[in-house]
Parts: sequence; structure tokens; C-alpha cells
Amino acid sequence: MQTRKPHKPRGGDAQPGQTAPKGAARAEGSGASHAPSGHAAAAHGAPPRVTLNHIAAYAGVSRATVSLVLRKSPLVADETRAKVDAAMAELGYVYNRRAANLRSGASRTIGLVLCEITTPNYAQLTSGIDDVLDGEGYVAFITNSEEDAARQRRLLVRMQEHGVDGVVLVPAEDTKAEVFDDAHCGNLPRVVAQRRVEGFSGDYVGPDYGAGMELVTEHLIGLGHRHIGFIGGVRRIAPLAERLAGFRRALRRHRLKSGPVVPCAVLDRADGYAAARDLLAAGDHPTALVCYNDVVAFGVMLALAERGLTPGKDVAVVGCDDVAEAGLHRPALTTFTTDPRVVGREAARLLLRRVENPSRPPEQIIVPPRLIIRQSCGAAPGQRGRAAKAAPPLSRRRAGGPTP
Amino acid sequence: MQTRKPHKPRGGDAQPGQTAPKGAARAEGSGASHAPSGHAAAAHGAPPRVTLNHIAAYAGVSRATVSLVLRKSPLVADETRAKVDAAMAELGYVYNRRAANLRSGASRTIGLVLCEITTPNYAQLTSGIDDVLDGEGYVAFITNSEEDAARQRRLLVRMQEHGVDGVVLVPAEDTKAEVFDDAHCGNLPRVVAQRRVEGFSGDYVGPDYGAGMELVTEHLIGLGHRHIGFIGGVRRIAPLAERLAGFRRALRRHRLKSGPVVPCAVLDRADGYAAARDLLAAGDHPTALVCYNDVVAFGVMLALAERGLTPGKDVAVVGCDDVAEAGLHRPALTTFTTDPRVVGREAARLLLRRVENPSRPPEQIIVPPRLIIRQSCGAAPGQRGRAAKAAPPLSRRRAGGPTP
DNA sequence: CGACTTTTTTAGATCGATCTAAAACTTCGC
DNA sequence: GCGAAGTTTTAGATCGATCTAAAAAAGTCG
Repeated sequence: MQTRKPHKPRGGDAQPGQTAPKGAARAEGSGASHAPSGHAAAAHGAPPRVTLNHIAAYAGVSRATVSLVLRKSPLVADETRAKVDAAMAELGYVYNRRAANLRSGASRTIGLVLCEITTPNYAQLTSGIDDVLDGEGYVAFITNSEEDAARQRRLLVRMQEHGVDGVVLVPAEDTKAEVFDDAHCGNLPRVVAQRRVEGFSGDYVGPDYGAGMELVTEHLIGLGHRHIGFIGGVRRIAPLAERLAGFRRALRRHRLKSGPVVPCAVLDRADGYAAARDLLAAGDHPTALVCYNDVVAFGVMLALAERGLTPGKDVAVVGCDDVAEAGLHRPALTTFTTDPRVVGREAARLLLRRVENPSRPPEQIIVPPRLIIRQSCGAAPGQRGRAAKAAPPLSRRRAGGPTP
Repeated sequence: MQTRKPHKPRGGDAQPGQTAPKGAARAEGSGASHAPSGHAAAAHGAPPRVTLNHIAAYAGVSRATVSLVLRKSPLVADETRAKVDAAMAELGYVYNRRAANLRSGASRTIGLVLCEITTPNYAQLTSGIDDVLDGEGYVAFITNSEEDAARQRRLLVRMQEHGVDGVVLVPAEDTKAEVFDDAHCGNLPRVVAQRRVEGFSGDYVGPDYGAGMELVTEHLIGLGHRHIGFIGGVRRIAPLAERLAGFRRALRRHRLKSGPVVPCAVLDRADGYAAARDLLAAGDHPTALVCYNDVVAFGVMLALAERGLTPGKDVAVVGCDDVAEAGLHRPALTTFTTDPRVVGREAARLLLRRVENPSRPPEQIIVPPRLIIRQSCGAAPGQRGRAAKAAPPLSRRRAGGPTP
């Protein structure tokens, strides 16, 4: 049976210790763009891996037959299959997908490049993707561009080096439509998720921020508000434009003039706070504030409280995203959910369809928003707005068990 | 191009469209344990991949030379190197790591199997791991066992099929020490993170829950509390035992008797709420409550408020983890951080060390806790406890910018 | 029984890189 | 000018699977 080495006889099977040559010349070069990204290899005393050849020899059949058994081909006789299965169990075989893949193409692997990994919403998105992939026997490489377009480019290249079948990209802030060209992803199947990239006309999955903003704004109008402001950003990401547009659409429908639109630089809590404080200091503030997202809304509510104004009573506040804290905050935040988990699931499914058939026409999947009415808009629970199903003060969407 | 047919001559470069044979017989079998996990392949009209051979031909050198250039070997002459680099740039070469890996062993890939992916703390951990890996040119397969030991086992197998160099495991709830044997990970480098696995004596990285509990308990004692209860769980995860032990150590040191230890089944907000409500209904409640974690603490505070008790004034409440909401909640929660990002970083580093040298002795890295004093313990800001640096009411650990 | 299917098995090429050992080319001393 | 020594380059085997095309075995039938 295959000793492979022409002359050296092989000893037993379990061969421990195996003092391998340590280290490896560490040559770091100038960084030519096509070199394998990363550093010098640090290979090591590999354990003796059981291969198809071992199984074949043990079962007394050919390697090809074993391969057929692995792939559940109907060609092999039941008896032979049993023999081979037994041999695999006996020897503790572990399939080597890279080798298989080298010959046959598909790797059952996809890449997910996130612009941010710690935000709960992206974690949900990841989870949705993983759900679908796991069911299909895929695994995802997941990495984080940290809103850095250059890093994103590098990561896309690295994904390809690893031979992914496709990628889901949640684009970093200044992502241009050429991102895929720049990263040499010839015809790598790709899906953009969560944030639109201007000029990119391929597959996209994302929430309908505009419609969501319309929902919450309509809700405020329905509660009688006529002077509504927007606390939002100036960042170069697509969702901002969509949100602002939705906000304005709702106002226009009711022939209302837009209240002040206050910019935020970073779109975080501190920024929302600062923006709202400035607005309040200017006097004659709106009776309701639509915020870019929940986090900004938290800051806004803090500023209100500081001024002795009660959110939901003196000034209505609404957000966007329905982050976990939204239901926990007091007053609980009225907002709309962008269902990142659903977005993830749809993105994964779309990517797999694309991998399956690269030439199908591009698809855009827009996940509809759901309005979540809580207290910060002033619609006291029980008095429910007409717009949608209200959520209990403490959201129970996550864990089981009776919520108080 | 690449029509795959032997006789057709090869044409130009850009040839779109490419009507490939659709579908693929979907053969689903009985599920023999050694078959490649997953389904039948769905291979497809692969894009024309540029290989070393193409580069070699274009540059007029041998494949071996190109390979040397790729790996930045000092053996090649500068002139040759330049020629090859140019050829690679010209043809748009993308390194094929799977092929390289097949021959040479190390894949620059690791697996991360999480018990839960959506919890912010695990997202932080993931982020920490990604930080380190990215710097070293590694990529991680990330998957989610959903606290399901069987699924976890499957995922570990799948990771090996993909040829990872090692795995970081955040074990699911009922993980036994044999998990790695069961998943046939012979001598796959492995690091267990965040939760201990009883009986597993390999590499481990995790926070020091015990010490953290001691910190917060000591803090409460320092504030004058003498009757302190514990709201905690009964789940079969190691951290619970550690936490309870820390709590008791602190009490013992001050010769205090433990207040009631109330079990929680699920360790979420609703459960904390229920547990606290029961405790309060029983009358004669403790003056301070140490909670299993922040989320439970939120539930507890809700129950207090419902009874007309103000957390931090009538009853002190402390948590554990310092989740993002902790600083946002009113009253802001006194807690200690378990620095999941640091845990992630250390785990990744340790794993890489282990990959580098499989025979080094096992290592246990315990990340020390940091006490975060806010309002829920009753130590009004300004009045700071003696124990540690206090945090501002709104934690500013995340985003930049001036926090109000 | 021999020709002809049909079913099952297999040898050998192949994927795209690395690795080894040897070949080819330089340089140099004498 | 020739062999030794050093520097560059290369042919060919190799990793562990899949794929193709053909061989071997089994079954059919006039």
C-alpha cells in the first residue's frame, strides 16, 4: 500500500513527537500587490492525516471508489459502500475539502466583509447569514473592515485567495462602486447588504429605511404633531439620504413644512446629545424629533431630560433600528425595526442563488420596516397609534419566558 | 474563456455571458458520519483563473521561479523578480491559497465556534480575535453553535474539513471535555475561551469572574451593606460557579453571612425580574443585590421600581459584564467589565502561539476584571467608593467625542 | 455460448500551488 | 582555461481529492 516514499519504509501509524524544523525564514518584502497577503509561512510537524488512499487500501478498493462513496454516488454497490464506510469509521477519516475543492471548483465557503462587527445589529445580520449557511453546509469567513475602504479592499482579495464561492459585503463608508474591480473579484458572486453603494447595480439586500422613516413620521403626525425636526447626520453613507427622504415624504404628504434638520458628525449618543442641546438652546424647538437612529435618540432624550423636558410628554422622540436597548430605556423608545437578521438571511439566500447561477438577473431585496410603538412618542401604551402592532414595554422578541 | 473542452482553442480574455449547465443532481444520503458534511456539490462554470503557469509563461520563466517570487525568496535575482511582478500585475493574478496549502500544510485560517453570536459581548470577543488575526494575515471561519453541543461537534468537524490551522471554542452549555475527541480533532491546536470546560486542561483564556464578583461585593460592603443577596442562575455553565464563589469569598472575608441566593432558570431580564419580585414579596429583603450579570440586574431593577423602591437608594444593585446598556440605563448600573475584546485578542494570540509550536505547555490566561462604579450601587458620583476608578455616568469607552 | 447491455470499479490525468534535488549559469582563484 | 564555489533557475514529484474514459464484472438473451 502507498508508502509514497520510494525507499523509506514507513513505521506504524501513530508517530508522535516528530521534531520538525522550527521557525522559517521570515522574509517580509516590499509588499508587491500580488504576493500572497500575509507573512511567511510557519508550517509545522503536521499530524499524519488519513487520506482516501488509506481508506482505499484498508477497504481493498480503489481511491476512485472511495471518492464515489464519499459523494454518495448511486453507482457503487451497497456491499462496497458498506465496506468503505466501515473503513472510514475505523481509521477516523476526516474529509479534506481543500483538496476536493482544488479539483472541483466550489469550496462551500463564502466571505462576509462587515464594516463593523461589534454593533448588535451587525451581529444579528451575521447570525442570520450563519443560519442559512449552516443549513446548506457552508461556512463563512467573517472579517471586519472597520469602515476602512482600503482594508476592505485587502480583505476582499484575501477572501479570494481562500477561494470563497462568493461574498456578502456590508460596505465601509467611502465604498465606491468600483470596489469589486479594485479587489480583482472578476466574476466572483457578490451581494451588497444593508447599505447601498452608489452606482452599484448588482444584487442588494437591505432594509427600507425610507419607508420606516415615513412610518414613524406618519405616526407622529397622527398623534397631532405639526412641528417635527430631524436629528441626523452628514456622513457619506447611503442610508442617511434614504432616511431623510422618507421623513420628508411623510411631511409632504400632509403638507407640513419640515422642522429643523440638525446635522451630526458621528451619529452616536454624544453627538445626538450635543445636537439636541444646541437645538433646545436656540429656543422654539419642535414638538417632535425624528432621529437618525436609536443611539442618536438616546442622546437626544438625555439632552431633553437635562432641560427638564420629559421625552414622550413634552417632546416626542423616535428612532430607527430597534436596538436591544430601545425597549429597555426609560422612556422606552418608539422606533422601527430594520430586521437585520432577516436581511442577513435574505442576503445569504440570494448569494447562494447567485453562486448556483451566475447569469441570473440582479435582484434587489428590500426588507419592510415594522413600527414599534413605545413611550417616547407620547402614545401611552393602551392608547396605541393606528399604525401598527405595538410592542410591550419590554420587548420580548429575544428570549423566551414571560416578560413582566 | 475556459470552455473546458479539450480541443477548442483559447480565445481572448473577456468573454461574458457563458451559459453554463444549470443545476446539479441533488443526492442526499443517509448521513454516514464520515461523508463530507453538507450537500451535493453545485459546481459551476468557473471564471478563468490566472495561475502560476500563466505568469510563468508570460514572464518567460519557470513556474518554480514564480513561486519563489511569490514567497519573497531571496534566491531570485532582482531583475527576474521585477519581470515576474510585472507579469502578475499585468495578468491580474490572485494567489490560490488552497492549492498552496494542499502542498504545504498551514492554511492561515482558524475556526471560531461561538455558543452565541448576537450577544454584544461575543461580538466584542469576535472583534478582538479578528484584530489579531488580520494583523497576522489570518482569516477566521466563524460559526454559531447556538448552545447546542451536537451542532458544536458538527461545526468542529466542518472546520477541520476546511483545514483550519486551529480553533477557538467558546463552548456551548453542556460541553464535555471530550468534545475535541468526539469531533475527531486529533492534534488540532485549540483554545477554549470565555467559559471553562470541566476536565479540559488545555489552553484557556477567560475573564476572572470570581475576582470581579469579589470586587463588586467588596464595594457594596465598603458602602456599608451587611445584608447582601445574590440573584443568579442554575445553568450548567462554569461561570456561575466562579461568580458565586467570588461573591462568597468577599463575604467570608468580612465575616458576613450570605443573604438569599435566588436561582434563575434562563438568566435573562425577565428571569431577573421574576426572581427579584419573589424575593421582595417574601419581605425582609437584603439591602443590596449582586446579580449574575447585567441583564439579570436590569430585570431586578425593574422589579424594585415596580415595588416603589429606587435602585441605588433603597436597594443597591450591581451586575457583571458591563454591557453597552449598563451605562445607559437609569440608574446607570454599577458592574465590572469582563473585557471580552481583550479575551478575544489573547485567545487569538495564544492560538497562534500554539499553532507555531504544538508542543509548548498549556497556558491559562485570566483577564482581570475592572470595577465600574455608577449609580445603581448608591455610591453617588463624586462620592466614589475606594475600590477603583469610577466611570462617568455615560460610559465613554466606545465612541470618541465629548460625553455629556 | 458469445454478443450485448448494464452495472460497478478503476487507472491515470488533473486542479494550482510547494518542495526537492539537480541543472545551468556566474564568478573566481590559480 | 578549468574546476571549485556560489548564485539562479528549473524539471518533476507531490499534496488529496475529483473527473474522465475505459476496463472489468455481472446480467440478458436469442
